[in-house]
Amino acid sequence: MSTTPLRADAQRNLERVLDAAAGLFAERGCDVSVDEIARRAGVGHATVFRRFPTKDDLIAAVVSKQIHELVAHVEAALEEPDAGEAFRGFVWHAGELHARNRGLYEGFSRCVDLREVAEAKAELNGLIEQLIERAQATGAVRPDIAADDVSTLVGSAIHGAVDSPDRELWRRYVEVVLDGLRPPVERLTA
Amino acid sequence: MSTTPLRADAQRNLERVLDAAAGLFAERGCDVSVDEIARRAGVGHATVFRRFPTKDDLIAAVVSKQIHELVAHVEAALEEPDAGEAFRGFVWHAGELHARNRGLYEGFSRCVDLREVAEAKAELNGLIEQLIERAQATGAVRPDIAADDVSTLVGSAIHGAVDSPDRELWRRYVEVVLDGLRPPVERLTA
DNA sequence: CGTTAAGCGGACTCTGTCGTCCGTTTTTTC
DNA sequence: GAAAAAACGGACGACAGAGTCCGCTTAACG
Repeated sequence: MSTTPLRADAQRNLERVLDAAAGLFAERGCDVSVDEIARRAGVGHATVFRRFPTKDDLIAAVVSKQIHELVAHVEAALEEPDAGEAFRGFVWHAGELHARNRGLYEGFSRCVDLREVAEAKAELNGLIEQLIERAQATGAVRPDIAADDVSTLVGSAIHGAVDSPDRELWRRYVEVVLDGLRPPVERLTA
Repeated sequence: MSTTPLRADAQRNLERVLDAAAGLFAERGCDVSVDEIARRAGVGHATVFRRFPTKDDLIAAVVSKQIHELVAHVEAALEEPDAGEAFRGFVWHAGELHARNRGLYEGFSRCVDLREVAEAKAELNGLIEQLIERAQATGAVRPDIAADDVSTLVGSAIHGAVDSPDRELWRRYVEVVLDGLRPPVERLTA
């Protein structure tokens, strides 16, 4: 676990690789080749493999970092007094993230069982669970769903919109999902 | 367009290939190799390529066939008197299809612009559009969505559930989407 | 500075998959 | 049942991407 600190150039290259990978994954998904990532980072691809023994390890590093940024956001949402608004605000934020980053959904589902991602996921899920339970307690969210369901539904709905020429389509989809997540109501029209 | 009829053995092999492909795509998605399809069909893989110059052509054939089966179902739904029920019944049917066939969503989005699939899609969409407009007229479905949106939302929601150990998870997701597709209502709780 | 160890990257291997070629087999037809 | 045409499938080619090796370079430290 305790690694000797990296040499200065190695540290710099590591950051470049991480940046290049994050950028390319966001733009084009996880199927970009390691060669291309290395090229954008300005290093040889062997340098990438020196830090990340496997391409999946690189994906996991990028994804788990992004999940951790989300964690901070849920923590903030948990402070908001209105539980329903907090929940929906978070969903919109997560949606925005997915919409600007097609690699997130892809990379996440590809690497869920790598330790790094699994841990980040567990941490995030615990917090989302709180957010949801709070919203469910006030009747703002239907009682039969859990954190996983929300992540998956939002992620995949947006993933479906990602190839559309309409850059804002995903927002309509998030609206639909969000409405669907409210408790079902009695209606006059069947 | 007018091809001379196939020799008896060729016709038989063609059907075997189509069956094997449909089966494997349904079970494991479109990434199964042509070799494996050929093996299951009991032919050499050159035989596959003789009928389908490209793997995508094979996928398109399988997918467009399945879309055509759906078309029949929408036509039936258009007969049903209750527009809302007809719409929801169709969505459940399509959901069932996607849930039992992971290749459908994948193959469809992969080959949308191959003539065969594009045509089938256009035909299906026209009918779904009618189904939706009818349902929208009675207030059973929100007015701001179209046929494409429904297909995509249902397809991707289920796609998100497909890797879960819970075989029935997709039903909960379809419920959520279906609820979200109803017209938004005024609520007491924000 | 000079030594040393960490780091570098081009060239290489390996694997898997799509797609083609061509000598052989099977169907059809007369 | 023999000749012609159609179909077959194993062997082959091509390519792309992941991951390794090793001789050269460069940062770190006394």
